[in-house]
Amino acid sequence: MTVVEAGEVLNLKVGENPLLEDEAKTGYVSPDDQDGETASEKPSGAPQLKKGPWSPDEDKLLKNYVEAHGEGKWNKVQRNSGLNRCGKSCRLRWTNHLRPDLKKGSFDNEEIDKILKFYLKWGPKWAKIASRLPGRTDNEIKNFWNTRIKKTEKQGLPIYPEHVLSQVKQPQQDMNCETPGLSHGKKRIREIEIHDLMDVKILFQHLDYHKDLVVPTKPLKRRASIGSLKISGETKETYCSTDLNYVLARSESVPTGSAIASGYPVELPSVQSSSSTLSNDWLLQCVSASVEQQIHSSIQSTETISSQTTGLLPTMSEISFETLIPMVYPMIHSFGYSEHESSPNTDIQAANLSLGSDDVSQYYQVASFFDPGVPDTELGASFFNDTPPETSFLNQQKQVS
DNA sequence: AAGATGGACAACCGCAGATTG
DNA sequence: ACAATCTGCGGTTGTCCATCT
Repeated sequence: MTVVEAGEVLNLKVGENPLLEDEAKTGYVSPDDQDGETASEKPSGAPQLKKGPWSPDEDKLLKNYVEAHGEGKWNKVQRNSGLNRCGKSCRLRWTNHLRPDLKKGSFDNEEIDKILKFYLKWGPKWAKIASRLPGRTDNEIKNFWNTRIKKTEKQGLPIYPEHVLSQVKQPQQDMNCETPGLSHGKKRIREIEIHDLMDVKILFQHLDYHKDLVVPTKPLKRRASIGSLKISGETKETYCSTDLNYVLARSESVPTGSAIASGYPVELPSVQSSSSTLSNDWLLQCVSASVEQQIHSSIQSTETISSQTTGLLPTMSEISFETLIPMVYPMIHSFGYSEHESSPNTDIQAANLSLGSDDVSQYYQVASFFDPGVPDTELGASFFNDTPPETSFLNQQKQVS
């Protein structure tokens, strides 16, 4: 990829730095300029990084840089763009102000209700709450909340209106909900909340082995982020399969997000990004088909693989999440780059699968084998609180189908 | 009119998890 | 395996501006 410096975009000459001029104008000097930065951000002898309000010129530089290079690698922004800001500051500015999908203006009633509802359930998980309010930032919501608290306290009003309280029930004990008791500090895990998926219908495939269903499987290290993808002009929610730590499988040795191919457990690649981060590295490692093509091919590939390699016809059915908790594995979205470590053999893939379709080959060239010897992670154990899930409905579901 | 107060918003900081070399 | 670095989160503080006294 060609690196284009933002300075070039603005056609600046060496030595001309509008930011320094701007700094002189604002006169802003942070009280802790002397010791506020890490060594990596402020090497000795390097010019001091600017703090305080951003100028339009700085915004322009940052915007140009992100448009050219994508989000992420924020520390490189400072090094390559001519911006005299630390990476953290750049990320914050982009996330909270420059992102194109930001929703400006005050919160409407629906948003306020959501904030109240989610705060009731999760507490001050601002990022998590923000992820449920498209176009809103955690900082925005946090500010709103703090202001509201002050205001209601002062006026002696209840924080939560009655209609919000009546809507919120006790958190369900589903396996994918983070509950306060399971929270371990500041783990940055974007988790799928099953209740948010209740209305989502997915095309679900399971491999019908005519055997007892066994859950759970070993949780993977990888976690999911929820996001949206444009499919045929329609925005749909998608998610990473590995966040759902259960999979319909015939053996405990088959990990989450896996299928059986050629008699071996195969970990399928899965989506790990949201629309806002489609430029992240992982996606760049994907095959170069469009997202839409990948999804359609992925649907085909799951059918092909299971029927050709197991000799059993897969069962495709449209089932709601409500029914599927927690055994779903949304293969419909399984594409991307498998990053699982401890893969003893990464060369098998498409060749052994003898797939005719180029599309399928594309996807499974990046699939890797799962090593069943990988021990359960601490994360996985704490995630489930060592409590086995409710599985009786699995049999019910089986009878239905 | 001037100072005080408070709300809204922006930005920074420390910490910790994730990633990279 | 380990250290260094990057990234994201939540708490806190700073700034601006409108309103009040």
